[in-house]
Amino acid sequence: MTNDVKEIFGSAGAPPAPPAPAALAAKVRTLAPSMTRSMQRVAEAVADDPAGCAALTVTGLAELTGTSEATVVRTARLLGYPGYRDLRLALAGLAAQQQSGRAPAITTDIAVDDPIADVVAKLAYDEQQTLADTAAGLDTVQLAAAVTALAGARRTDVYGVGASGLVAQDLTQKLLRIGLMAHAHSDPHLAVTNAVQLRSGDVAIAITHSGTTGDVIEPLRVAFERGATTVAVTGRPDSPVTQYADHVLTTSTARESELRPAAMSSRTGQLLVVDCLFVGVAQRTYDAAAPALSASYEALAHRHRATRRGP
Amino acid sequence: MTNDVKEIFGSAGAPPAPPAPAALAAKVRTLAPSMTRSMQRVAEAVADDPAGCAALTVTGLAELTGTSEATVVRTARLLGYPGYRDLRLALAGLAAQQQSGRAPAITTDIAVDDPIADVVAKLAYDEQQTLADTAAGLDTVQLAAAVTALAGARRTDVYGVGASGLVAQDLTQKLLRIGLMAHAHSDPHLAVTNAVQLRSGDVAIAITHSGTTGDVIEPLRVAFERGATTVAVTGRPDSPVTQYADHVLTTSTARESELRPAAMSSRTGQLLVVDCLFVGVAQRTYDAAAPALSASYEALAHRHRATRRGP
DNA sequence: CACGAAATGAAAGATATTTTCGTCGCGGGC
DNA sequence: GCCCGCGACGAAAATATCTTTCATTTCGTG
Repeated sequence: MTNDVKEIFGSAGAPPAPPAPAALAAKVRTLAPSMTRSMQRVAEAVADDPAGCAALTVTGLAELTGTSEATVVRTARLLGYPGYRDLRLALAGLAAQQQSGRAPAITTDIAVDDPIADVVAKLAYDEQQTLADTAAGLDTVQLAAAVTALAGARRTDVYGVGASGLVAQDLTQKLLRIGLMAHAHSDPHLAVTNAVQLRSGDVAIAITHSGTTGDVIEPLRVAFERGATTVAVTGRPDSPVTQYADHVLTTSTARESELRPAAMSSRTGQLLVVDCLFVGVAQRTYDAAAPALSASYEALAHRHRATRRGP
Repeated sequence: MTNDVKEIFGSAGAPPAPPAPAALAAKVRTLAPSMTRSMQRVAEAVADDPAGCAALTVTGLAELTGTSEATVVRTARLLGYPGYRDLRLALAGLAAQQQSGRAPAITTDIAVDDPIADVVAKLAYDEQQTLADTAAGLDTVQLAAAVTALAGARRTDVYGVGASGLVAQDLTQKLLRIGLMAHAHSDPHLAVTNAVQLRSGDVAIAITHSGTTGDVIEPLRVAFERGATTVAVTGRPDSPVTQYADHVLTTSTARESELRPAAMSSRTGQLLVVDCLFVGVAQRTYDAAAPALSASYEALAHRHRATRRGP
């Protein structure tokens, strides 16, 4: 909330008014009548194109408006700033605000002829949205239960194929780093074969966006029947995979389209869930995890070339 | 391209990159590791309190940070501005944005005893931040160039090990779906062996957060020397990997800590870049990509069970 | 422990901003 | 019609600010 009223009062009267933040255009209009011709030209230019004027020096603005430096400074003073330098700063701020203000045009879908910059903005926005939705929709009770099971598991198997297979591997990599026995399976046959080995106290995690991927459901079913604790990470809490899941972790389903396949948006949510699982387990097993984390970090150090500088 | 890292900054490093508008905090974090101690102090002060620093002259900021004017100017240059004056302008803009926008949310680190709900919230927030920063800091010119190269490539190799290896696979999966010849390499030896086969018109992409992973740099160097178009996706635009990269795509570096390893935050940014590459290529090759996309979707349909409820 | 490269700050040099001061144009009074 | 005073206005000096140069210090290395 700005102190608009006070600003207008102060500026019209005495100098004690603090510099205007964003209500500059209004101020120009308010004060224009009391300005001389040259000053009006300057004020107009400033109100007209804040961004452009912010890029100009006092001399540049003087030339642009066909006046002199002194006039520019006088105008800045009249607008309530100590000098042109500060007006320019405010101008830059105003420009930035205007710029960011006209950004919400990214609700549209990605089109074939979108410029690359729009693609970046839209993708980033969408993934942010997916994260927010997933975080909001995540059942922390289920999550906590899954974490507890993982932290005490003798062994953990993770199933995922296609894009979800990478998420499964990501989780596995992380769990291994903190000393858990985890394995990712993307081969359906091997997954089932291994699932048979699971028993009570073990954990099986299935990752599938649709919740209908047979290759992932099968091993989870086997694990479930062998008495393992089963977890499903899926975008469809009512899908078949949940039949065999003790704990269901739901990921958000973002808009998808031709140029934005399901694999893309679902992956973001899945990874957030996976990260939560990892951090949760790391917390529970902190005494064991902390040394393991630094140990795995150290082990990699020699594979990195020397950087120019650094701590 | 020269093999002297310093040249990357000296030659065409600064001019082609437009000064950051609001992506300043991200830029600071990205470049901070490559800064000297004094410059880091300046950068920290700037990122810490944009509004406050915008009010300071170069001398003031030098005194505040206990350094000299020269160092302040050097830092401004490193951040991509012609001089301190312009940095200050951008700072004012950033301050205005922050003020008008939401309050800069408290970014406490994840603690061992955080309840699980906090973990979810913090992780989600952090990853959202990483996305925003990466999107803001991404050089769309470089991105477009990389897309063009990919769209016309005879063959594409992607290198990545560890967590970045999964990102490499993600990209490969996507590119394959739209009919490109792409392959991900996580075995350093095989990667080099294959890189030898590359030639002009081919594309090689290295994915490494630190930019110092020898296992990834080597194949990229070979590809570079064989005349292939090389792309580096890294969080450190001044790192060794960029020596052999025709196009550098920078991902944002988020804060990391014991419970939040680098692999976690870097992955989010890398995936955004990968998604952008994919969509960009899909746009360019739309006529070929569209049928390929639906074809691969159809091919998977039979592997999904009927859903219990719903369509 | 000396060497050289990189980092740093003091001060000179270049720009930008602010102030000073004189000119000019415009009404109004003589 | 001519003179006078008032204020706008700009040229240029004065000042503040920014940039560059260069000598010194620091740090890693052989």
